[in-house]
This record gives sequence, C-alpha cells and structure tokens, in this order.
Amino acid sequence: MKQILVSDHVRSHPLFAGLTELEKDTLLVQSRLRRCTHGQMLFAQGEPVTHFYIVVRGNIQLFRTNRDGREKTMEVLKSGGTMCECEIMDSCRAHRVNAVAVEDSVLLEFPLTWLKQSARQYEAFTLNLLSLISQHSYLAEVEAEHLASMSSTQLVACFMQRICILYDLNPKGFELPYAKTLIASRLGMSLETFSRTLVTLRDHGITVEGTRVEITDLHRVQQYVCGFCSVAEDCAAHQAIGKEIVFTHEKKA
Amino acid sequence: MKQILVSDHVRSHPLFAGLTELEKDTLLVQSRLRRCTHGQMLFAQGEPVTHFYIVVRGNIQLFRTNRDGREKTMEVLKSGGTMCECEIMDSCRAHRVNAVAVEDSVLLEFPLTWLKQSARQYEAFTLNLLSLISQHSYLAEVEAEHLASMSSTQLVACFMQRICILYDLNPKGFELPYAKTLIASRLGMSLETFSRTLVTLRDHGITVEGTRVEITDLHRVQQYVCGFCSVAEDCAAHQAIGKEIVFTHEKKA
DNA sequence: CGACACTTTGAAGACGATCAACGCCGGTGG
DNA sequence: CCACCGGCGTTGATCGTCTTCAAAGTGTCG
Repeated sequence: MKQILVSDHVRSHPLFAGLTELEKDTLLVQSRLRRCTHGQMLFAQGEPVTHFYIVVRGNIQLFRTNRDGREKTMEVLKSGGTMCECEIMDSCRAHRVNAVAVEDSVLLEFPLTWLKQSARQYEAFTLNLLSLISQHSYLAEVEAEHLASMSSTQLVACFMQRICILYDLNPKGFELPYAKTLIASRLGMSLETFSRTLVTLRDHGITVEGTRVEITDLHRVQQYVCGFCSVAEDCAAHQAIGKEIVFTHEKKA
Repeated sequence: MKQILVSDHVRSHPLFAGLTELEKDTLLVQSRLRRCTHGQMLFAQGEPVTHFYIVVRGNIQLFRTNRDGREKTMEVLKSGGTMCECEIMDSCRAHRVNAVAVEDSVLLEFPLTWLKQSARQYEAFTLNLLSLISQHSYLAEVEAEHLASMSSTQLVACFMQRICILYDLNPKGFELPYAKTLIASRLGMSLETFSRTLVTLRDHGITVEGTRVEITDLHRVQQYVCGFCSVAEDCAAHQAIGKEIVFTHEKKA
C-alpha cells in the first residue's frame, strides 16, 4: 500500500515524463526503497559512486568538507530531489559531496548503470535528464551570482520566498522546514549573521518569531530582493522548478 | 583551407567523441561559421535563444547585468567552449546572459533544433552532451564554494593555476590572456582588490609584473590554495577538463 | 601632444566572521 | 521532582577583509 503510493509519486516525477506506463515499470523495477534515520550518512565525499537517488520523503543535506574542517552545505534536497546524476554522467568515480539525512527519510535507489542505460535507451528520459541537469546547472549559476551580489539580508529574504514556493507553504504564516543552523550553512553565512538578518528583515516585509515566518509585505520583499537579482524571471524560474519537482501534492496552475 | 582547419579542430571536440566521421559530417554541415569583432555583442539577456555555439577562436565573455547596472562575468569562453546548451536543453526561451566578444573571434553556430535533434538521434552525442553539462554544473558548484570559502588572494592564485593549464601556458612565465578588469569581474571582485592581491601573491609563490606572470613556487601556491579547497582533486579536475576542451593544440599526456 | 582606456595606490567605511557569554528547551538520571 | 547537560539560538564586541571613492600613474593611438 505504502509502496504503491510511493510509486505513484515517483511515476509523476519529471524525469519520467513522456514515458509509457510500461516503460516506467521497466525502469522502476530496478529501484530499491531505502529508509534512513535522522543523522544517517548516505555516502561520504571520496567514496565510490554506486547509485542514483530520488528523495521520496524527508530532507537530505549535501555538503562538502574543507581541509580546515569547515563545512559548506551545497544543497538541501526535499522530496522529488535527485542525487548523483552529475557524478554519474560525468563518469566521476568518487562522490564529491557528503550526504546525510536531516530527518528520517525515504529514498529510491537505482544502480549507477541504470541511469546511463536509461539515458541511452529512452529518448524521452534522455531529454528529461538533460533538462534536469541543465536546470540544476542554471540554479547553481544564479546562486553563485546571488552570493556575490546580494547582502546577507537579501539572501535570506530570497530564501524565504523560495522556501515558501518550494515547500508549498502559506506566505502568511509558516514554519521553517529545517533548523536555522542548516539554513545558515546552506546560505553560506554564519549562524550569528543569519540570526541578525532575521531582525533586520522586519523592515523589509518579513517577520520571524522563533521558527514561525510571516511574509507581511510580499511587494516590499520582492522589491528588496529582486533589485539585486539580475535575472528578471528568476523567482519565476524557481517557482516553475519547484512546482515541477514537488510530487507530494499537486499545485493549482 | 581555413574552413578545413576549423573543421578539423571541431571534429575532435569532445562533444563529437564516439561518432563516425560520416555522422560528424552530417552534424557539421548544419553549422555556420560566424566571425565577430572585438566588442561585438553576440546576444543579450532577454533575447530569444536561437543558436548553439562552439567557440573556434578568441574569447567570449558571458555576463549578467543587475537592475543596478552592475555586471557580473559568469564565464570567459575560449576556443572549444560552448554556449547555450543549458538554455536550449532547459527549453528556456530567453537568453539568461549577455555574450560579447572580448577580442576578434570566430564561432561555429548551430540552429537551436540541431542540438535537440542530435541529442535525440545520436546516442554518443547524447552522452557527450550530458557529460558536458554535468561538468559545467560541477565547475559552477566548485566555483560557488571557492567564492564562499577562499580569500581574494587565494581566488587569484587559484585562477592563475587554472589559466596556466587551460591555455597551455608555461608557468615559468606567461602573459595574462585577457585584461585585468575582466579577470577581476570574472572572479567577482573589484579591480582594486584584484590589483592589490597581485602584490600579496609574491609572498605565495606568484610574481606579477604588468601582464607578465611567473609562478615561482608551484608547491607553495598549491599549499596556499588547496588548503581551502574542499575538493581534493579539484585542480586535477580542472586540468582534465581543460585538456579535453582545448582543441587548438594537443597536450602531452 | 593630448585623449582615453586601463591600472595602481591611498584612505575611509561597511559588512560579515569570530569569539564569548547567555538564554531557552528537552532529555536523562539521581 | 529537581539538577544537570547538550543542542540550538540570540546578542554583544571586536577585528579583518573587501568595496568604494578619489587621485594619480602608465600605456597606446590618433
């Protein structure tokens, strides 16, 4: 029963768009469901790449570790997120990031060769994969640009907007989906700085109390954030991608 | 004659690896050679995406413009570099960057549909394209991380190493391939800061006089840069990619 | 020679990281 | 039931780094 639900969700994943149900069966039968508990390591930097993953439930943190021992969170994947497609298609042997479950999570695990073979075999899958990686690449670019051109406070404001769309939260009041420490790390700033921005944000249309967030003045927020964002449709892009990847619930058009 | 030389170069481009000469013919016949002069705009942010490009000669600057009018250089493409594959595969209609020729340059121009069709049609091409985009995505990630974790001086030192490999320059003495203003913009720092780092770099094994650079102590440079670089084989990765993409001259193994 | 693009250098200021102290909360064990 | 602890977040003070503004130096080309 549970298994079937998961399958249904995964079947509507953009990666499988344009495939027949039969083809999806063939592809999905090679997957394995994997559960992991809060704090569990999925794989570590330097370990051989063995699988491709789709997150079904929970949040997975991807991060790198410096020689100094400093950590940088590259990404926090939610349901629908994918892992390792780049490493696999790039024929990179060793993992370039660490992956750890932020909370109890469920993943779908595919053998490495599955991805390469499917990319060869199914035209639609190929294009979906290309599209997925392209989007990912684009987002990375935009993020790098944001990092370079926006202040901490703007970064956080931008994050709040995205989180809201990505997790389908009500802007008028929602809870942060994960710890502030993780968010700060994700945004590449210290926890202290992050904490301070939250106070400042009140002047820009976002009120935060504990883990509760309220976007009080969306217009002001957008003015504040997007003035420094060179990509006009940036937030729109984020939205689109968010909607596509979410498969826990349909969003109205 | 010239045309033939260009073709030869392009034929050995990693994008066409694994294709028969006949297939390459079919693919390349759809391309058009395009020359552009120093300062010429290839396309601008917001304009519709119409072509895929491979740089044959010269340097092309890709940059974004903020609402503030601030510019951020995303990339400087050299011969062998490709443009717009992400926009095309992502089915993004409008260009997300501006492209301008830093110097007189030559490009190979393919219609938009060419890329999508070729990706559908030739298995090898598909995988090459996936690999290309994956690498690109990975580099973007690494760069974002560098930006976040390294000092300006370290960034410049890292840049010097890469430039050296990418352009096949002799570390014991070479000229910067383009203006310092552009490099600074590429590295996301102000020209003034860049200029100042060059003085500091002397203490870390790199001497710069005008546009002349000499890496006097490679070991020291690497120690200085890679200590903060979380990806162990980072520079190795850059190297590999550099070698693959260069097609103006073969490098010894 | 003078105009202009490019680069260097100096001084001031802003921003974020770091260190340190403290408050809050949930869990555990006496 | 209370005391202690550890994880997490806030707040304050300080310090280093990078940006900005301003001015002057260098080079090339007409």
